[in-house]
Amino acid sequence: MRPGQAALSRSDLRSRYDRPLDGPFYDRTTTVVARELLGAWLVAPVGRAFAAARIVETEAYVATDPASHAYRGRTTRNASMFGAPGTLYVYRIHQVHCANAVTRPGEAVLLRAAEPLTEGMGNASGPGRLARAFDLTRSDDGSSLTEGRVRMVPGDDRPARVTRSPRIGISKATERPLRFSWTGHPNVSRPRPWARGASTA
DNA sequence: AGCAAGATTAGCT
DNA sequence: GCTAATCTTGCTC
Repeated sequence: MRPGQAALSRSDLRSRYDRPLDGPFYDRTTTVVARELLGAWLVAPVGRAFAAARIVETEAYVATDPASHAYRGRTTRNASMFGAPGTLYVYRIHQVHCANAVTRPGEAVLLRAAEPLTEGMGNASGPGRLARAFDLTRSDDGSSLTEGRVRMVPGDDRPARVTRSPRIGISKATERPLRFSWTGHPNVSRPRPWARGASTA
């Protein structure tokens, strides 16, 4: 589904919503999941319709990663990062929320940007904007991406190229190339990494 | 109980 | 580019 194609029907979206990516999809190496999520769709019911957006940018947060919220073990805030694969971890930072897909215990993939596929959805380029577009708050923390309100479903296409670059907005482990972007996609958040200094593989 | 820090963003120079 | 907004969590006293 690219801009310019026919609009997604409600029945099509419902069908996809009923066939989300399953637990085993998330029970893999976190960097693999981060890359594989590019092109997947986030879908949620909105009134009688559905909202959907295509994931175009992610970041991996792994074990022994000083930048990870789980680095110092389990706390009240990060408890859902230790939940089952496919658990949604939502936290608040400053005035906004950010959403992650939990992979293996203590590891997760931050959903950084998505391309809106349905009418009326707000800008989703940036983790705070993405979470806001789906009205994700702390009340969604710990829910499941396979059976909760907001679900991740297989997409229709994959990026031709993926750009791997350092993560954004962190102060520790800033050199690790754990940010994954759909190369050239206009909805990837700034700074756009493919211009320079990143490997496109 | 108090305080520093933060996986962001909007808005202004 | 740079700063402020704004508030929750986790750690220390």
